[in-house]
Amino acid sequence: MVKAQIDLKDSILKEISKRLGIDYKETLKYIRDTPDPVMGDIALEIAFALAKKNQRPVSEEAEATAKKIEGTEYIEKINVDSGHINIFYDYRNISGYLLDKVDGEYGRVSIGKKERVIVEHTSVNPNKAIHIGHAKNAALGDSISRLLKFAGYDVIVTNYIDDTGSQVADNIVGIKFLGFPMEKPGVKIDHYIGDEVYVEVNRMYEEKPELLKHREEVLKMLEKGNNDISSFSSMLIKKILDAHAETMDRLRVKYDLLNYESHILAFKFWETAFSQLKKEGLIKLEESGEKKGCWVFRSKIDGSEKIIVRSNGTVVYVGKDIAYAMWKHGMLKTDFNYKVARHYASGGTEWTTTLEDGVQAHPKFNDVGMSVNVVDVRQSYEQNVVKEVIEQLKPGARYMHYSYEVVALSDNTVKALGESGSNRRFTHMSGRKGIYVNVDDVLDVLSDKIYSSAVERNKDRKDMDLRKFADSAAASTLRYELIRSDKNKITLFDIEGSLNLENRTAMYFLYTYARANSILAKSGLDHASTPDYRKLETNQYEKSLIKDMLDFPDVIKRSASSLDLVVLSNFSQKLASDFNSFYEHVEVNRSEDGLRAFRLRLVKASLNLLSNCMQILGIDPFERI
RNA sequence: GCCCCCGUAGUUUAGUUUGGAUAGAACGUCGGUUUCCUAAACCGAAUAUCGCAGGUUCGAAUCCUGUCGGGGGCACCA
Repeated sequence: MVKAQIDLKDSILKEISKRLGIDYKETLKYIRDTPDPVMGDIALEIAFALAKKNQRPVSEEAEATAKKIEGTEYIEKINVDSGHINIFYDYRNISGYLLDKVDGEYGRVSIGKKERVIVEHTSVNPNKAIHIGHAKNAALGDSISRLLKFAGYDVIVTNYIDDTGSQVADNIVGIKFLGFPMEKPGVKIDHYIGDEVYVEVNRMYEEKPELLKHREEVLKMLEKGNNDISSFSSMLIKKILDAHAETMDRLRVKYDLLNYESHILAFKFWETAFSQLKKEGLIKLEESGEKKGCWVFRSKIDGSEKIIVRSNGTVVYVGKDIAYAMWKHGMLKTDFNYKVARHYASGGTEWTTTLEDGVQAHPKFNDVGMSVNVVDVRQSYEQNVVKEVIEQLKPGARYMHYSYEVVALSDNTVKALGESGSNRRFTHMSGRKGIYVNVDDVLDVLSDKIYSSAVERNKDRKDMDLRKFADSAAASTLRYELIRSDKNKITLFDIEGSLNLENRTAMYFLYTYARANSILAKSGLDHASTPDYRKLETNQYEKSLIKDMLDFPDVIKRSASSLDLVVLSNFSQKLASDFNSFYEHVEVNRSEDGLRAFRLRLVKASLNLLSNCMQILGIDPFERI
């Protein structure tokens, strides 16, 4: 049963556009927020354009327009101020209509129209621990998939796992030839392998280049398969992937399907794709010149050429990516087998591709209209090639490269890692050089700090599981830090700065949520009585919150249609800030009866709204903190 | 050489899609608020030639042209 979508602001603006006799979309272009709530709630900036068109003074056009929309329901009055048409909401009516409707479903819009979408993210190579750069990828991907679900898409979340082995070659050299033990007691295996073995082996290569012969030998053995080295590799990869899963569980990131690269090879995705690409004429065999003997894709956009199959007949990486993308978009005439990987304690099932027979009754994972591929900006070139091939093969398909800038380390942080630092603003991370920050370590430090403060605050409460809260809040804090800014800007990670838990952090939301909840808890739960909205006088703090509620459905629409989380995080920040101001300035439980009933409803609605925002941003709310 | 991204207070940044009123925050600095629903909160002060130069416009951080600075990408690597 689909509930009717509640979008009161949308209805008000539609009525305005009707009265003006102007197309709705056109009207929206002229709607702005006012610089100051004293001036009005929203502004209609249409008089300037009309004045030009009709050759009349701006003030006359503004007055005439204001007349037309006077008396619209939910609008109290209209002020014309030097050409700006400022509209004041009728907060009594709006409160009466809206407050009880702001629940956990409020803001869900149906722009997705149940369309199936694949969001792919994380995709960490199993040769090291998960660092904060990977966490940005996962945090963005997970929040985008939550957002798209909220906006009415049918979302499948996949994690591509490169288990083919070559990236672990250096670690195998370390363990099999250079005497490193397989594991180190008390150290998580992905940390040990990435922080010690991988870094040390690469340092040794530099000192003694002759050691590189071991690497070649390992790579050869891996390619041949069915030997000691290759089975050791599989075992090592499995252990590291399990360790990765632990870290992603801490971040509360979930997947619907794990896609293994080795299975893409085993199910011959590329071979299938190759014959289809040839048949469609999308790639051509070069008969002469430098690229003689290669199969090449020529871009229709800029005329550039990309080799897909080498002259020796082997496929380049992008080729496998194309085959895989064809599978996602339902164009590949073959499929994986699937089986259940695990059931999440918090609900939901994680599936995995498999070489076994698998189960027939699996959900449909591919054949989507849109795929969102969360991959950092450095791979734009390859991603654009894949996009162009897919969109030529299947007109209307949307292959989206969800590109983002990487996480880099501040100079202080680099020095804290024992490196010399630089004179630059930041340093890019490097697994090889050991310049990176692991997610588990950040979460440990954050959790401890949050825990000790929570213990301080709750001395009288021995019944609360504060460690559980601290772990969850630590994950929320890291996630929010990584997604709250423009994804196209480099995230500068500073170890000191990350420990700040005030203001623009996840803790701000958690604290706000707990405060709001506390009001309700202490209200004696008698906020069921209905206030008399007609007599209501709302103050500026109450108005701000109600206005946020009016704005929310549009925030979701804008955020989801542009895949822009900053729109949502800015809104959420404002909402929390508005609530905190309200909290400081307005008594709820002590106010007189009618007012109290209204304010309790306002608090309840604000709490629901905040909760909806937090869920998408990846911040689990707690009633007490 | 070609292509992409970024440039807004000391720092981190919002606003650029769709030009509109005094460029909005936060950290840091200075000052204030706890007999009151959780002070990781709230309130106030100071701090910005919106990289630079032209142009379009009644109006430009936003659009156009040029230019400078920073980062990344341009493999028969994965």
